[in-house]
Amino acid sequence: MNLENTQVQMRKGILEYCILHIISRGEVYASDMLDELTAARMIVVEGTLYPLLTRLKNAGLVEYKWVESKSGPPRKYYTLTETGSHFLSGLTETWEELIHSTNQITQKSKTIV
Amino acid sequence: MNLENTQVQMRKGILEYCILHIISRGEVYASDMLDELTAARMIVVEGTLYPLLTRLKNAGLVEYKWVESKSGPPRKYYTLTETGSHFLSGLTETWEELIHSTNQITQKSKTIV
DNA sequence: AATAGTACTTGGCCATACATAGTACCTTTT
DNA sequence: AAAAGGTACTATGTATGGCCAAGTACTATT
Repeated sequence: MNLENTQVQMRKGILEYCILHIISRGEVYASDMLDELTAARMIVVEGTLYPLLTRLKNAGLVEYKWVESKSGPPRKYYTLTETGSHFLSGLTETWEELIHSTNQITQKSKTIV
Repeated sequence: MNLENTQVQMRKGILEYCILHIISRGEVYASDMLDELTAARMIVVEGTLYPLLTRLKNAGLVEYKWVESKSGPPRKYYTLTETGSHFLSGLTETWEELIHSTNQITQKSKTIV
């Protein structure tokens, strides 16, 4: 049980939330997402992102279309489906509740200690 | 892939952070923790909490002493170790960074949409 | 002695993040 | 045209943690 490991655990689920958010803003492909996540200092690697996108696709939350590229193989450009949009709303609520609950616990600490 | 499942995933790691916080405020046993988590609307069940406490103990982050009860079997009262205290500091930093990263991504959405 | 309640334990299941290796396609170089 | 390098996506196996469910052990009540 080390810090690094716990950091990974903390990211679980949240990553899915962030990806859906990024896709909700318009058509993007995997490298775009990686760039944006990296810019926000959320470290993610290919081996995590691609399987996640496949899961989202299979669950009907996102869909993609192939678009040819000028500098390499074609790319999958993702968009949110209707279902995905609703799912994202639910996730947003969950996330905010989780933040609130955590704050309630951790800030209670500060007032007493 | 349903909401409930993702909620579970989001809780991962965060729960550990909350538990350490609660223990950092003074001696408590499992039921105390459950009460406090429930009060903060963070739903946790025994089968999650007890194994987590065992992991924390094995990792040397917490320690406990047996205290007899007037209404049932003896209880394990937990306290944070020196190591646990440092670990909690690290986790706090990680948590705040994670919040910050997530905000950066989700709030960017709001300004554009 | 039997019952009910409290506290803790254990084994198995599932989903996700990650590491790693691999496939496929395109462009550039020679 | 063949080779080399880069980009984009795929597939497999591992580890971890939350949860369910059943079980153990102790105490107090009836």
